[in-house]
Amino acid sequence: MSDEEITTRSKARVTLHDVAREAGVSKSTVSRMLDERLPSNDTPKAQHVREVARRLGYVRDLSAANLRRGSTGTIGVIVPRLTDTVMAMFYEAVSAAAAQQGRFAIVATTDDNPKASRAAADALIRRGVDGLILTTARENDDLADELRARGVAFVFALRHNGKTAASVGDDQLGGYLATRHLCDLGHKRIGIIAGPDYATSSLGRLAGYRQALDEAGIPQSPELVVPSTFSIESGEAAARTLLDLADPPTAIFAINDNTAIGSMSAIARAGLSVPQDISLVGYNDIPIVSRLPVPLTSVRMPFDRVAEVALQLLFETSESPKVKKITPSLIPRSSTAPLG
Amino acid sequence: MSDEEITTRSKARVTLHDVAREAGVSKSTVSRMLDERLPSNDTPKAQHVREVARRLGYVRDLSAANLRRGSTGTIGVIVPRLTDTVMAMFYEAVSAAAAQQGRFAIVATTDDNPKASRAAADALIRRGVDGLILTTARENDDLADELRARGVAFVFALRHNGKTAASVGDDQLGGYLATRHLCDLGHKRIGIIAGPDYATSSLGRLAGYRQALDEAGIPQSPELVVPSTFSIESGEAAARTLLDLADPPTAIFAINDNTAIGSMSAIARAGLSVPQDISLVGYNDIPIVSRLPVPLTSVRMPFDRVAEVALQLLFETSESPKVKKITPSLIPRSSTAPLG
DNA sequence: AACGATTGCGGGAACGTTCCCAAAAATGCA
DNA sequence: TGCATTTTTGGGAACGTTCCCGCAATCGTT
Repeated sequence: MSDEEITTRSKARVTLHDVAREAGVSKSTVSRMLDERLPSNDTPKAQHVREVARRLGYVRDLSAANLRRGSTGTIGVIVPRLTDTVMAMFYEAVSAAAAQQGRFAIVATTDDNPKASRAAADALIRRGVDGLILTTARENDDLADELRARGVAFVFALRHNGKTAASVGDDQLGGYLATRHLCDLGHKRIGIIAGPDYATSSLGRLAGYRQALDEAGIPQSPELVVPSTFSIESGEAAARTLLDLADPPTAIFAINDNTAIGSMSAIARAGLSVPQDISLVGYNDIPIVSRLPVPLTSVRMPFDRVAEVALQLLFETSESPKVKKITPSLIPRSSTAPLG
Repeated sequence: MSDEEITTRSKARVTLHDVAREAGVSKSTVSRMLDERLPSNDTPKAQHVREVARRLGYVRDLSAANLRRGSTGTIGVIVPRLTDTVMAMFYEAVSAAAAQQGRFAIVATTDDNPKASRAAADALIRRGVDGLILTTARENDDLADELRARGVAFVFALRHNGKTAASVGDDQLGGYLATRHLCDLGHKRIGIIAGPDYATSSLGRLAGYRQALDEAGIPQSPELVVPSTFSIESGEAAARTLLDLADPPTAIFAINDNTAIGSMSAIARAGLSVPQDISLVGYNDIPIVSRLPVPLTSVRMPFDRVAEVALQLLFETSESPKVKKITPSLIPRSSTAPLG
């Protein structure tokens, strides 16, 4: 009776030792049979041990295993915020890619604050991550140097700083595709809502925009390039600036979907409509934009690939720091129409 | 020279032992001086030890500490998906609340699949979480029982199953506030886009809707209640159903912001406009809805509070499982107008 | 059948921390 | 000052795992 009590109620861990005793082998053997890193072993004995472990409800104590192995199988991801759907998509992609490798991804946010970036990195390092994926690269930030000095493995993603390994989208190509699409529709005055200049993603897309205009023989007008902070509000403000020009654009390329959504507000408030009066292209193709009253033409980033490549770069031995660019594609929808 | 090499380059961990040797005390003492759980100790010796630890760049090995302490200071959160901004907001809130307590939150997603729920719980338990926060409660799901049987601490949040401790919004009140607002504006035919019936949040909001109608003396019409799956698409379909009625509603209460956004599409496609033809209320007040061309009236959930309470419930010793309800508030914007 | 090579297994020492316990030092009180 | 009491300290045993190493058993070859 009290034995039963103990057996059922006691939350005492089932350890390797218990399994070993029950299976009539040594704990070393059990450890080996249960080691997922070793080539799979299907001898009768191994099956028996696994069966006993299952029956007893054994789960490896990760703290103990990590302590001994010297690695945690955890990778840390740092993003500005998860309420930015782009970042949520990216983190989910990293999480899935990590799971594929038997690793686990954990995340910390910085709210775009470089100081919080350090705090986030610290928190993740204290958790013993095997590597860090950073989406918060800034032009003049020495976080990368600090991490290198501390001997922490890391890689940039989505944005980069030009110096260290990174997995990014091909922003120039994306910017080119978006702008080229507008050119092909006959637009000649094409505005761009650029991003903050600390983000390489923004600069790349701007370069793609310029490239497409050059190729189409359209002269560049500085007043058609308006900066933003990636946010909906700043997109709305930027669009308003464009619409208020003496010679306003007939098409706008917004640096991301948020600023495109902001632009939609500004356009609606100006009494204009998309795409009749203004064609609009976004970037990232977050789920919501295909469901808006006017579905948005957007450039899709394959975040799965970006995540995979980031992970690959992170654990690759090669010393040469590379920037790998993933190819985006344009998804045309109803927000763009021929100039009429 | 080679010494210097070793000092600078060697990635060898700085351990308690190193700090102890350098500070001229025993490792036990260092351990104690650095134990954040003990009442803070500001004796000169303690300060000296901490200074030495800082100088040497000591960081506690969490695996070792957790192994010995028998707890990881980690809490697991299970959400359907992070690309749902509501869930992202909630997770960020949990993460912040946990940080306040010196804990760390990790997350796993289920894509609303009960089987994936188990997998997610398993993954988090294997990571050694001290407790679990579940946002995926379903009416007839025995995950809760399994967890209890395994002796895992857990609590529901945002949704509940009526049986176990939960931190939720007061959905009935929220539904009441939304509907009451529409009644106050003179609307008599008020449609509701309900949620899936496995989600208590949806049922509560529906009850609030009914309560408000009763109070206003408006008879209930079954055809004005249309279900959805919380998604934008399903919201759009549900709104279309409502608009196609012989006697369509003049106002719609959408169970969440996503379905409200879907409704906006449907309304626009029907050649109608918000709020002139149809008033629309959403739920959760995700950031985007205040920035739409027509800013959406929505019910705001204080996720910070929900997260705090969930954490509190999780580690509270009291045996009586409670459901704590957090009070929401209505944020009126431009998507609702007097019937005219 | 004998021998070296390979494979499988168990004992036991790590991994870096916390925490128990006994001993030492500091404090209070007469 | 001397003794009892409290506080602080250091030694060492855990925590549960992995992995090195030596030994036995099996295999393949001549």
